Amino acid sequence: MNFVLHLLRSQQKMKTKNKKEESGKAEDKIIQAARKLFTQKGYSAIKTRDIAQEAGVNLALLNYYFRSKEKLFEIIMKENFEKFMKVISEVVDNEKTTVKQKIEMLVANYIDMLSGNPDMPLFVLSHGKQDPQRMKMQAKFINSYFLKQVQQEIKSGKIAPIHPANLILNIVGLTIFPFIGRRILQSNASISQEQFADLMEERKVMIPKWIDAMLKVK
Amino acid sequence: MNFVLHLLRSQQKMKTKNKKEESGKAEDKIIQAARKLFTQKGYSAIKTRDIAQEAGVNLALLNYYFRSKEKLFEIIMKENFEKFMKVISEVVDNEKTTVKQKIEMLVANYIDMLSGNPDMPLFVLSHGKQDPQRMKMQAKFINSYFLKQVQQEIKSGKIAPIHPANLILNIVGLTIFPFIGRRILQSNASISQEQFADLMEERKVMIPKWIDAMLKVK
DNA sequence: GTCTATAATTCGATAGAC
DNA sequence: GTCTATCGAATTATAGAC
Repeated sequence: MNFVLHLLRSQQKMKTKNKKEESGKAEDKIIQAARKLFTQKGYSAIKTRDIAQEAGVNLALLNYYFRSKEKLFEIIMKENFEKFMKVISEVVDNEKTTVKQKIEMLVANYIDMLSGNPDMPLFVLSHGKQDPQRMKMQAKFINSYFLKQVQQEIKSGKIAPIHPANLILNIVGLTIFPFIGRRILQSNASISQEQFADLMEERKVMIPKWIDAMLKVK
Repeated sequence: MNFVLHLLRSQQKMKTKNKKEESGKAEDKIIQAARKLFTQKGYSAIKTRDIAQEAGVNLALLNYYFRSKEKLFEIIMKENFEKFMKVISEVVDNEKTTVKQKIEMLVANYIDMLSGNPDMPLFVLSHGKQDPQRMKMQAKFINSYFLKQVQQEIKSGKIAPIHPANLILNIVGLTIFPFIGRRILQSNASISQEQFADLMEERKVMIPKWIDAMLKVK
């Protein structure tokens, strides 16, 4: 009798597996749902039921795969922080590119990445608490070859003296602030989805030029 | 018998009242606590019990004075939005100041205001939903005398052509982004509380100069 | 692995004493 | 006006069937 039951279950499992492969496995669907919702609205505003529904799976599966809401959130938070840092680390320690080129790459890479993840900046900056993640992000800039190059250009008089923190705030602020203020900018029909995308493409070209002009100001 | 009870109650009321006057009335203490906590961590992350405890009053008093958590939150949200808009509206439609002066005032007024309310930007930008408040904020800029002046200076060739949205994003982004990224900037001991304040004072002077240089860039 | 049902806890809100 | 006590709904998490 048990053999029959087991057989039935195995068949069902196969069918289920085949069906799931069309739309991804449950574990993936949960991660995807969690990524979307947590990034959009943060930890507290999202309920585990929201995630289960968005994923199209049963509530119990969240705990089966991830033990708790908090563990699941930590995965998403880590993902987002790392995606955020990757842009910096890929650019900032390259010894073959100039200051100007690095700024161009930082701006372009961030705008490209954020165009596909527009809610990430608000998420990352809102959930900056006691995380060890951020120390890495900061260190990435502070000890970078980029800042050494900048110091050198200041000494040689090529650019005006500027506090490194102010330079970083300017580059990062000009680049990612539009995504932070995106909803306010759009929600009045004055700026549509497409217009926003066009603006960002324009800024991709202009921000490096603007920064260049700013760096001449004493 | 009822008279005695009433007398006792009145005396207790007097005592309570006197004591409360030292640290403000209950209603005020609740508002202050709600302002602090909601602005710091947003609506969902804060529980009514947190507010009651921070205010040093009983949980039931929140509903006695404000009917619900949501009503209380709306008061705080309105406060913050209006404080945010006030800076703009005080500057942007003045017909006696130049573009340059308006930018100087916007930057200085925002930095001064935010130095006392550093969590406000993240709060305002996070809770931008379906609120009618934002339409006002947007309209403030879009139909402003400031933008008319800018258009004129573009026509006269005094400044290079620029999309109004980009100009606004630049001014506002450079000014308030440091407060949004403040925790990440500070939490690594690399930038202390005082250093941050110094940086902001420096930016108060530099941002208008930077914008000025940017506006020459074609 | 996935589901149903439910336990355990938290949270917003209220009733009623004083 | 303020407090204690508690209700009812919402929410996270788990037990157990399949």
